[in-house]
Amino acid sequence: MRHASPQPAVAVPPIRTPRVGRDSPLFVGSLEKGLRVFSAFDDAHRALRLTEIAAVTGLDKSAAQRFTHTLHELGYLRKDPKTKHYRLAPKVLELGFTYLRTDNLVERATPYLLEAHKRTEETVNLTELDGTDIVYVARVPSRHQITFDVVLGTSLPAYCTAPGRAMLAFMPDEQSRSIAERSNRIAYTDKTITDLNALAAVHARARRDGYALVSEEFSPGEISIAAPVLDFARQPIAAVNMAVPMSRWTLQMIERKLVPVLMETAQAIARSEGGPTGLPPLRRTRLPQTKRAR
Amino acid sequence: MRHASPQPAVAVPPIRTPRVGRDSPLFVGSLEKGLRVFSAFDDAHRALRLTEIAAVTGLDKSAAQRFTHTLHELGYLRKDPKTKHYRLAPKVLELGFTYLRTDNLVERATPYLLEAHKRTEETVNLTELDGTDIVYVARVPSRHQITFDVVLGTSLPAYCTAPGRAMLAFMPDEQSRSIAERSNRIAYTDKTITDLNALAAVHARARRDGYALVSEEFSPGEISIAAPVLDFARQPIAAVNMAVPMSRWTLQMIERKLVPVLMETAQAIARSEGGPTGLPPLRRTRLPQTKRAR
DNA sequence: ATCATCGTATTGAATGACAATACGAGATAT
DNA sequence: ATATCTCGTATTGTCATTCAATACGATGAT
Repeated sequence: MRHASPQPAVAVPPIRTPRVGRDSPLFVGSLEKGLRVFSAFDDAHRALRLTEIAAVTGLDKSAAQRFTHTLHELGYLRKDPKTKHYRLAPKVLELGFTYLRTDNLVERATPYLLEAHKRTEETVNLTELDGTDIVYVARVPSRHQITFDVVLGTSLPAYCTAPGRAMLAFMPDEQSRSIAERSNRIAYTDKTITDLNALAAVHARARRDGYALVSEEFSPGEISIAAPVLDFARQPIAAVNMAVPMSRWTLQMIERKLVPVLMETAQAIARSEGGPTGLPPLRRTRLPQTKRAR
Repeated sequence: MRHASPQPAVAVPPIRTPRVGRDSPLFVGSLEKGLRVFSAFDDAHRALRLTEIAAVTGLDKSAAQRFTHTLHELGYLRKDPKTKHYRLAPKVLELGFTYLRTDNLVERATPYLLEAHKRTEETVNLTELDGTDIVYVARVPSRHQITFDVVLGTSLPAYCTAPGRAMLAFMPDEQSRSIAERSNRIAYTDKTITDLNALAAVHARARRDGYALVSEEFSPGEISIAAPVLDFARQPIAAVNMAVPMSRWTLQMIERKLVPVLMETAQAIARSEGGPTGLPPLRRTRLPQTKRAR
């Protein structure tokens, strides 16, 4: 609201604004709006015209024009000169994949995930927590699945997925409860647990067992198991996960054949930890204060 | 240069600036600077402090502070409260992987890549062109390689890699020459071709053969072959690629066993094209002009 | 043929980004 | 133990940059 409505004659006492987070003078709104353009694209909206981007992002036409122009200029957007459609350019891959390359956990975990895959012939995933969601950060696909799905980078709700539950179970109650509360607890299937107390109960169970088992709470016909990767302070930093179809696996088979591998893998990854917080050896080089900008 | 030096007394005739591209009033510098922060992170710099980010990105301390604050607030950066180190957050994966999900080519090509992998037992890649670079957008890894490397999203120079050469060979001479000229033509090995005319010659050869073969021009001991995926106008839009170690393969074996599969795959992908430009069926829904912003 | 909506370009205005600065904490050197 | 340095954080006045309204021509639907 740039051109605001005229101020009322009576001086409105200035509300004590927090001046933190998004209201901080440090927050650059232009960056946020520009990044919002990326999120306008998804499976259903692969090619968007200017007006569509404006509508989806909630920006007005002018703003959408400026941000698409900028992203196009930087090579993050392609533009069909004929149809005027914007699409994401391959360059955005750089953004996502540098994460995988800079995440020590992925690096350390990969050999163990491969080992687990060899022993079980099933898909093995590594997930991390991002707010109330889990994110798949590594995956060794099974040969059973013919489709070469791109699940890496996918976010799923933590409260109703095995990896999420494994991590929530092993963190302080207040913290897991907070995440559960903030989650948009939809009943994806009729087995989905959405009640906070019921969730606390299954967390306790998972904590006792050392792993979480989630049966058909997110996708029907699928059983998913996960074990947390704990850091030196016994805080969950990730989860190892295997999801199998009920057509090929029974609960008993899973417990006998899969769970031991799962838990060994998670523990092996945890033991491979480098420093206390998993941080790499740091270069403590003093740098000259830069004066120039732009 | 925000606080510019005082204007000289004599009126300097305003230079007729282009007012296009980055100089356009439509270009939002804040967005560009914010994105520059992402590029500060790579394999060698996984955790960065504020000052380091400032130094790497060329921003001053204040700017770095504002952009890191913003990205942190948006969830794209993690911050270690102790060491004050910033790292990329899993959320950046969303950015990269939506590309893979919105790229029709990847979707269409995947089954053919899998088929090619089955027939050869070797790694099969799909790459696209991004400026003077090729970018790996899909990959079916061989079982030979134990390391589960994350090559997806990786950029390599087009001029000295098989996929790049396959694409350059099949585009108009002027265009491929322009790309070659703009490329930073380093001799990665002593076999690397960097001369423009020599490159034109190998392009002609590849055009005649229907595929490109590059032997040890980028990495020693490796032979890489690639065939272009042509669109309806016979313009290259991607390349199918297989790279094999010389320890296991000879030129003759490659030509007999790999090349036929390679070319069939590339052609099959090309034939699977949907629309003329590969664009999906579009929804031509009129949208109400949005007035609000922010 | 008429109308609607699109994308593009321009421009004056003022706000939000900017950069300098100040301060306290922590680390290092003396 | 003290001084010194660099770091990260917070604040503030200033103005350049972003902003949003608007105008125009092209395109396509009715």
